[in-house]
Amino acid sequence: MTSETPRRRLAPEVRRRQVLDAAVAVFSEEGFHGASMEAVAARAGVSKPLVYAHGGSKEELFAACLHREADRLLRSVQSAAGEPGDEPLVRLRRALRAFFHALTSRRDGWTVLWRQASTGPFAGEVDALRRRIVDQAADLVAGGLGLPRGAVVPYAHTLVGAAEGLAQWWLTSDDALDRTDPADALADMLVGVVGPGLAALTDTIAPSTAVSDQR
Amino acid sequence: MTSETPRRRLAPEVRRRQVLDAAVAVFSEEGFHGASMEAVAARAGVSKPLVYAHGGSKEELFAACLHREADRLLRSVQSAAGEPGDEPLVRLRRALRAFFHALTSRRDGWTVLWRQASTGPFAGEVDALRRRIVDQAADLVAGGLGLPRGAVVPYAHTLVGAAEGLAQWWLTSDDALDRTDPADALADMLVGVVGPGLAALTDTIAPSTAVSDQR
DNA sequence: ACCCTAACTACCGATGCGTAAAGTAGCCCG
DNA sequence: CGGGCTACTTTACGCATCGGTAGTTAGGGT
Repeated sequence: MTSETPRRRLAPEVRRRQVLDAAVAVFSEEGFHGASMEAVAARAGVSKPLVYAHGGSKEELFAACLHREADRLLRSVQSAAGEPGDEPLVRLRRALRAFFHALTSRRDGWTVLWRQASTGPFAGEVDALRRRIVDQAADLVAGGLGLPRGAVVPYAHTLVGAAEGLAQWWLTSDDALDRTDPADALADMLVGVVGPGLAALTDTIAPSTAVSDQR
Repeated sequence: MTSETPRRRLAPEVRRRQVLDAAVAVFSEEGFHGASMEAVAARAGVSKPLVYAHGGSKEELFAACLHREADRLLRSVQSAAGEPGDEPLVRLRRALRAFFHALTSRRDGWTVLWRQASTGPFAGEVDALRRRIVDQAADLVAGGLGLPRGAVVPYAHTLVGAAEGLAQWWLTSDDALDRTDPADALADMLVGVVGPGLAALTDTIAPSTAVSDQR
């Protein structure tokens, strides 16, 4: 606490980034209600009014954190999935790998998104984000198996939930994976568990539904 | 609002139950911070001091809700799983069926448990509950496949996450299942997805681990 | 040296937990 | 049927926390 930073003037853009980073950190630790604007200010090494100047109200600030992290996550997963022409299970594995990689490299962003935001005034926004991810998964599965999109939606939810569960284990347990790339290992585990079941899905539900029924 | 309940005297035990029911309802709708003690009192048709008399402080009240719902859920899943001697996949399917049934029949209890409590001062307690459920799943999987318990823990997390994801879809989407028993259908779907993968697990990780290494 | 504006200190008002005090009425018992 | 024990209500308030802002200070480019 000897660092009596003597009040530096910074460009608005830089300050805004600082404040947002601090907000993500604090929100991820304390939650939306638990975090105080003063805590955010302290974490950013800055005074409270400055947080208001750059982040707006508390809700606006939280929403900004949410959107930034959500965009990051979605973009990386989406770009990793690659072109629709590729092998389905390969695409799925790549997407999962990107997902786990994003989580591990940005832990607190993940926490803000899925744990803290699920309650309160942002449940709707988080559900929307989750829906976008589930939609990606549904596209992947439907495209890979040649099944109607509507029929695979519950399975997409299952898949995303499974990824969340595995991620939770990975982020909270202190067990180590004996692989050089943890995200790789996690993606392999998940594909190993759900891969066969998904592949067998064609026989399970295809007979009862028209394949051409694209929603 | 014409129901001017004319002030009934009740046994403490009954009142306590009333207050707890109201608390679960309000907490599930508004979250821990969003709910006010006065709202709980109003929902129970009772005055605020009485809520304090029977429920203690807000945190104690919430914790009581948490524990009651958690115990209910765990007990029903545990008893449904049945004896270790039975067929592994059958046990798993029974447990999942009980899980989904508990969710559907006690929606707000579920909401309190998993959505509202995951943040704030109760994250630890919810993690403990989740761990107990994961432990049950791990026992089921390890026992069924004859694998060391330590090796299946991540897969148990995956399984529980998958169940959560499917449950979320079932509780939020308005799609209907064309089965007489939704819990049955959900359990079937989940077993269909993860069953083959779990069964194949023996070949995947058994060679690299001693089977007798029970933790 | 000047002035714009980033940044700070200090404060207000609202909200909500928790409780105290005083009165009212249900229900058991004689 | 009547009296009293006590569960319950009403009302009011203390107190802490925290979101948000008004007025002041000082950094640094020109």
